[in-house]
This record gives sequence, structure tokens and C-alpha cells, in this order.
Amino acid sequence: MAPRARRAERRTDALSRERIIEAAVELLDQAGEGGLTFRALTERLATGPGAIYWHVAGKGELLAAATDAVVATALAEPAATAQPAEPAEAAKSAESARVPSSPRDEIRAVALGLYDAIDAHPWLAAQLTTQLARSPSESVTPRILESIGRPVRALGVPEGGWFTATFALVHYILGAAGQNAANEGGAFLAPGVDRDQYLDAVASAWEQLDPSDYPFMRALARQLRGHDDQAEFLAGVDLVLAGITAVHPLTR
Amino acid sequence: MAPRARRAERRTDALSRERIIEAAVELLDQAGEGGLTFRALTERLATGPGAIYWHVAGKGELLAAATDAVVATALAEPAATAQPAEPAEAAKSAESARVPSSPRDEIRAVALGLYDAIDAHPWLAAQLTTQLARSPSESVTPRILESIGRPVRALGVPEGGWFTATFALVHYILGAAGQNAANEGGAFLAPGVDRDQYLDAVASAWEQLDPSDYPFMRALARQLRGHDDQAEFLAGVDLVLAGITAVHPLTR
DNA sequence: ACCTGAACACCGTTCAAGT
DNA sequence: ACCTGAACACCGTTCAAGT
Repeated sequence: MAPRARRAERRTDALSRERIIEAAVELLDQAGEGGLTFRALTERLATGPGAIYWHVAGKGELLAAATDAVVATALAEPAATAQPAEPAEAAKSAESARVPSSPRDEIRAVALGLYDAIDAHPWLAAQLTTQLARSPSESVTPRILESIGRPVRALGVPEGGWFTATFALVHYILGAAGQNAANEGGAFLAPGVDRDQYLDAVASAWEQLDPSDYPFMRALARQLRGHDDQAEFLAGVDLVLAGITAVHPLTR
Repeated sequence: MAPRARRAERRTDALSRERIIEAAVELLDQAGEGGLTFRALTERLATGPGAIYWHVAGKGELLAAATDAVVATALAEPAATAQPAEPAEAAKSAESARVPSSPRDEIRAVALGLYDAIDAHPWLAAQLTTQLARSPSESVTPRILESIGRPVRALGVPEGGWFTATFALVHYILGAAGQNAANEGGAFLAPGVDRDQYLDAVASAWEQLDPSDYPFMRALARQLRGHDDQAEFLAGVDLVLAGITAVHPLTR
């Protein structure tokens, strides 16, 4: 006898690890880290929790796999995408994406690729920082370290400096991109508040701090209003690159 | 009629926001972020959940308050503490903690203070990165930005560079300190594995990656074995400082 | 081999009721 | 004003049972 009718449609094709990870990414994109739930997942995939546990060890592995999938595609792409610059600039950067680029340009391109991925999937930021710290041999960590570290080496940094230079870049990139994604997110103030209004509200809050305790924050507030996120991000990447060059003078 | 006897001892002094936050920090230190639970909190404080909600809005506020309390005391201290160096070095650093220090030394001291705080309270790392991104006007964010930003300004960086320089430092500091704290944590591999064994295991895992996909990771593994965490951390701070000086040549 | 779904041991939060 | 504790609506995970 057939089981009594259910409202939710039954899945027709078989379950697989890939389908589960795909659904997990969709849930994360829609509702953030809190949106990834075995209940929501079973509903979307029209199964029971046991079926998911057959393919995946648990929530942690699911999160790691979702992170890895998104980062892998982000680092595979040319990654010189979202550069909303002058026409001339845009042409130049499109060109430099094809040409075998200098190590500096490659680092900038990888940084922008991660920036865009985190912007599109804000839940990535927290995942990447925890995985970088706690699962250094899980696949996503080597992927990121390799794609930053290889051009660092090509820059001419001596072996003793690889570790410091690579991690300085990676920590800056993940931190700054995560902060930017949170600004875009919008879910942190009242709905209907856009990014400029949000930054303006933060600046106002900084300006209202006690000026004798927080003299610098008042000054910093002025810079926050109407600043260009992506330009700011790239300026930070260039600052770290300048530090690498300064510490290792033979660097190209 | 008295309520039936309970095993748990009753608290004698009144509850307060401070006592709750103190208990929250203890739970976080003992068992990490997962250890902070309203059940565990009510047991330790010998009350019901309603009593806690009378003093505190919810778990998020509790986490933010615990973070703020720990960082506030870390930044208030001289912060040149945990320098396990040669006797002569130790005397020198103790001295430089008293003397009105240069902006560079002040940045190094603040960085070390945060490094030590995150080392002692590993749950801090994730809290700080999310709060920096999502609650830029909550008290802990201005506290950190001010204590890094003020010496950045004193360095002679022109106003247009304050934002980039301050955030490059802060992102590096939080990212690197969090990574170090995770290494110390030890709870990520089998119990009884110490830090050196852990780093060795990570290095081995890196070396076993496919060399044609991950040429750099094999080389990086050599540097991971037996590296000095605190020296590594400070080298990164100095690299970012060198970048600031290079980008702003008039800087002292 | 793959899937079902009830059940278990948790969570954070609320709220009528007490003092 | 401050606290109690049962109750609610969730969680992730397990596991005997089905096919």
C-alpha cells in the first residue's frame, strides 16, 4: 500500500553528495548560516535526515564541503570580473586578465576573486577564517594558501619570508572581504536601509563617541562616508604588497 | 511551605549583569563557544533562565558583553606581558613598557596584548571578527580601532591613509592571533597531542598533497615545523608596518 | 546499498506566577 | 523590582525498520 499522500513533492532522481551540497549552498545564500538546517534540507530535498547522513558525516562536513565548492569555483575563474572602473581602466584590466600577468597582478586577481565570492556568499567569511585556523589540511586552506603563496614566491621573496608574507596577505584579504560583505548584507539594521545609509549610521555612531576617549574614531568617521569598498580593499592589498617589497628589497 | 529540597546550592548574593557576564566568560574559557548555554549558566548561577533574561537581552548580548569585558581589560594592561625571551630582552621590553613608547612600539604592544588575550580565550577570535564586521559601533570595535588607529596617526600617516592602514593592521592581528590560538587549542586532533606534534601533522598533510597541484604548499610545510608563533606573529605586524611606511614615505 | 521517519537529548526564549 | 520554572518551538543526530 502506498504511504499516505504528502504535500511536498517527492524527489525523482537519486540523492547524492553533490545534490546535497548544492542545496546546502542555496540555503546558506538565502538565509545565512542559520538557514542551513537539517529540517530545511530534508524539505528541499524531499527526504528524511537519515538519507542525508548516509551521504554526509554531519553538519560540519556539510559546511566544509559547501565552503570548498564555492571557493574552488571562485579560484578557478579568471577572477578579474567585478571592476566597475573607467572604460579605459576596464579595458586595461580585461586585457591583463588574459595576458600572463605579473605576480602582483595575480595576487590582486586572486584577492578580488575571493572578495567577489565572499560578497556573493557572505556566510563564506566566517567559514573561511575558522577553517583556515582549525582545518589547515582540509582542502580549502591549501587551495587559498597555494594561490596566494605561489605568486608571493614568484615575487622573489626569499624562502624564509614566504610564511609571513603569504599569511599577512590571506588574513588581510579574508578579514577585509568579510567586513565588506557584512556591510552589503543589510540585515543588520532595519530592512530597507541600503549600504550608504548604513555606513552613514555607523559614521554617526562613531562621531557620537566621547571625543576624549575616542579622538581617532571621530576622525575615522569622516573617511567612512561614501568610501569605495572595492578600492579600499585593493588599497589594503597594495599596502601589504608594499610591505613585502620593503622587507625583501630584492623583490620585483 | 518551602519548595522541596534541591541538590544544587542556592546562590546567597543577588544576581547582577556583571556576575552573569563573569560566569559566561568562565564557561567560554572552559568549553569554548559551545559551552556557553543557558542551561549551564543557570546551573552555575543557581537560578532559572528568566532571571538571566531580566539582566541581559539574550545570548547575543551576552556574547558581546563577554567579548567586550575581556578585550577592555586586555587593552588596559601594559600589554608587554608574555614575552618569554632572554633575561636581557625581558628587561628591555619591561622598560619600554614604561617609557613613553614610539608609535611603532605602541602598535606592537597593542598587537601583543590582543594576541595574548586571544591565546588565553580562544573563543575571542571568532567573536571579534564577527563583531568587527557586524557591529562596528558596538563598544569593542571602537576600542580596538582607536588603540591601533591612534598610533597609526602618530606615525605621520596622512589622513587619507588612516582607514587602510588601521584596518590592514587590525585584520592581520585578529586573523593571525586567531590562527595561533587554534593551534594551541589542541582539541582539534586526538587529545594528548601537543602543539609541536600538531604542527608536524599539518606539515605532513601539506607534504602529501599532489606536488603538481600544490608545489608551494610542500615548500611551506618546511617552514611550519618548529616555527616560533609569537615571533611569526610580530614579523607579520612589522611587515604591515613596513607597508605603511613604504606607502607613506613621510612617515617616521 | 540506499532511504524512511520516529525518537532522543539537547537548544534559546517566553511568560504566567510568585515574592 | 527581581526571580521561578514549566512550556514552546526549535536544533543535530541516531537507529530500527523498510526496500
